[in-house]
Parts: sequence; C-alpha cells; structure tokens
Amino acid sequence: MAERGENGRKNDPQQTKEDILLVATEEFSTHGLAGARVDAIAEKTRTSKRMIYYYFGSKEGLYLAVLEQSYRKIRSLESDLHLSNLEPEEALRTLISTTFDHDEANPDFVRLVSIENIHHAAHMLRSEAIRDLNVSVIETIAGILERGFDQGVFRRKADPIDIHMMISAFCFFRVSNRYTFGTIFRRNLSDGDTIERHRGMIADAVVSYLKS
Amino acid sequence: MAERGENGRKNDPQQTKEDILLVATEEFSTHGLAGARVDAIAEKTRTSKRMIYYYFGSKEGLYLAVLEQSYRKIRSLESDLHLSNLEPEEALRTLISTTFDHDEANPDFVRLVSIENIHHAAHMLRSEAIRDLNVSVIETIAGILERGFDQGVFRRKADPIDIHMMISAFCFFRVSNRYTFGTIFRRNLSDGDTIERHRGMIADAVVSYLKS
DNA sequence: CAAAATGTACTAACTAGTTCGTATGTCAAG
DNA sequence: CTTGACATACGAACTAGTTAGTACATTTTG
Repeated sequence: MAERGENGRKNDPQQTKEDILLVATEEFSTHGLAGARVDAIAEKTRTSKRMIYYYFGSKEGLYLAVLEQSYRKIRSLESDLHLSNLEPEEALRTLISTTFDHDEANPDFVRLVSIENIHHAAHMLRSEAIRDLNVSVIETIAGILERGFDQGVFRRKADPIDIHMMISAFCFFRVSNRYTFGTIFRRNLSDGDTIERHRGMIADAVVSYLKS
Repeated sequence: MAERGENGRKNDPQQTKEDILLVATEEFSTHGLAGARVDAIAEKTRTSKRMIYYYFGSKEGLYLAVLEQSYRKIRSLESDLHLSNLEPEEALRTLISTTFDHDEANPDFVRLVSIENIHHAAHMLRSEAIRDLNVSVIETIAGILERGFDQGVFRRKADPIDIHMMISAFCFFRVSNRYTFGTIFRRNLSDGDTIERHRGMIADAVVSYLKS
C-alpha cells in the first residue's frame, strides 16, 4: 500500500497522473496549446516534468488527454436526466437549463473547445473517444421534438442537430465570448441577474421558435 | 514618386505595412497569439522581419494592429444599412442576415475574437479604438424593438444588448465552432443548404421570441 | 531481483528581438 | 537643376533567452 511518508517518496501513479491532468487543464485553458508551458505545468505539480513525458509522451499528448478527460466528464453528467417522463416543453426547458448551467460552471471546458477550434479540431479528429460522444443528446432532443410535434405543442418540424446547435450556441457564446462582449458592452455576463435572465431567454426563444 | 523597379528596392511604407498586416492576420488567426511565428510572417511577406519591428514594435504590437484593423473593417460595413425605413420585423431580419453573412464571410475575424477571448480580452482593453465600436448596432436594435413594440408586432419588451447577443451567439458559434461541431456531428456547416437553413432559423427564432 | 515510478541535470532547437550597415526620398542651398 | 545632407525605409546576419524533450541515475514495489 502506498502511504504518504513525511519526506520519503511514495509511488502513486494514479494520483500523479490525475495531478498532472488537473494542473494541465488549467494551464492549457488559460494559455492555449502553444501558449501553455510544460515547465509551468511541472512546477505547479507535486511531481516533475519527467513524469509528464513518462505518462503522456509529449506536450500534445498531454493536451489530448486533457481534452478527452474534459469531454468524458460531460458525458457522465448528461446521461441521467430522465427527460422522457416529462412533457415535451418541460423536458426541453430542463435540457436547456442543464446545458446552460454546465457551460456556466465549466469555463475551462468551453475555453478548451475554443482552443481546439482554433486548431481546426485536429486533435479531436485523432481521438476516437471524443468523436463518439454527444450522440445521445441528439437522440434525446429528437425524441422530445417528435413527442411535441405529435401532441401538437410544437408546430414546427425541426432538425434535432439544428436545435442542439441553437441551444449550444447561446450557452457557449455567453461563456466563450464573455471577455470581448463584456468589454465592448460594459456588461458582466457572470452577474447573477444576467444569468437568470439569459437562462430564461434561450429557453423561451427555442420554445417559441418550435411553436411558431 | 516611388515606382516599382525590376529588382531595385523602392520605398513604399504604406504598402509594406498593409502587406505585413495581411499576412499577420492570416498567421495569428490560424495559430493564435502564442502559436504565430514572427519569422513565418516575415517569410510570407515581401519584406523582412526587421520591418515588422520597425513598424509594429513587437509581436504583441502587431497582434493588436491586426485586431484593430479587423474591427475597423466591420464598423464600415455595418453603418450603411438604412434600416429605419423598413418595417420593424423586416428591419430586424435584414440586420440578422447581415450579421450572419458577415461572420460566415469573415472566419478570420471570428477566430481572432475567439483568440482574444482566450487572452481575457487583455489587448482589446488596451485599445480605445476597439472599445468604442459596436455601440451603433445596439442603438439600431433599440430603435427597431421600440418601433415594433409600439406598433404591436412585438409583444415582448426585450433588452437590445440581449437581442444582439442572441443574434451574435448563433452567427458566431456557427463559424467559431464549426470544426468541433462538424467533427462530432459529422456535419459541414459551410454547406450551402445548411447556410440557407440556418440563416432563416436564427431570424425566425428571434422574431418568434419577440412576438411571444 | 526485476519492473515500474520518479528526480536531476542537461541539450538541441527554436524564437523574439537587435545590431549594424545600406538604400531611398526629400528638400534646401548653391 | 544638381548637390549634398538628413531622415526615413529597408535587409542580412546575429544573439540572448526560452522551451520541448532526454540521458542517466535512483528509489519504490511486488
């Protein structure tokens, strides 16, 4: 068993890897892939640069691991919502609120996705893990839209991926562009009232779109 | 007068600066601030690295100049739309289409804004030029919303900045996140049909939101 | 002991920025 | 109009500092 000694080294590969990933997530998300410094990550870690290369091979390997872990975290949160018992409109509003809150609570993730887009999603393409995600959300939305249309609450037959994009766009933009937007319009998007208003806005917009 | 010789050097400061800016825009937008290489920019230019520092002082100075120029370009395009003669709904739809088409046509600009957000809009803050922009759009939207409400076409009293954000979010996201989104959902957002559908979608969504 | 895990110290390559020297344009005096 | 002096515009090669990645030795663990 690996116990923490006072000064003597104890091997704990799992903890070491997690520690590196945690620090790396922060570093990559605030500086970008090129701007992040391996030495800076190593320093903030309780281990050394040697271990980064031991476990992740290269700076890009570490970046990819960070990206994969971030996506994996979302998948687990998304699945247990049980929206099929709810009325279509209620289900949709719940899903939207969840997406909204997730993005608001995970600016690191949002920033990583922005960074990945700057790199044309090149790393994402190389990772099978990431590509296979998010499919479940589309199925969920598709189900809600179909039920809503059949019941006559939604008058419009919309494409689920389009609806997902509409929701994502708003929720994501609020976080990804909060600095430039906040600077230009002198408005703090992290403000409590603003958050509440926006959460309602996007839901109302999507629902009214489907009903029109 | 500075004539272009066959091989002999001719001084043309204006052209030199523009040349550098053009190349730098491309480089920064595809690699980010840290990822961009001054040497790479210099090579693609018809001049040398020396001139980059001669005219822009530093890598960051060049980046800021690129950013400022990009914003300046938009301002000029935005102003001459003459929306006050149109009916509120028509005016709003025209404005939305313009924003949509602008973002679609200027991925470099979109990417630069994304990059600037990764840097917490730090450079933008230092530039008075940029901060004072975009205010006119808000006034335009405010006017449309007011007229629409008075005429009874819009039932909802919405905040013009919120509406601007809603529009921007959708138009911007389509371009900024086209790579990750396209990879995950195997959908090409630059596809002609998709573009047409999305242009209509965002307009319908905003209008139906205001009417509900 | 063997394999896995870790630390220290190093290096080769890269990269922002500079030094030094040259060419070009301008404008005033002759 | 031509000369020359001064400021602006430019190029090639260099440098100092940084940074991703590694060689080698050591400790831990089973």
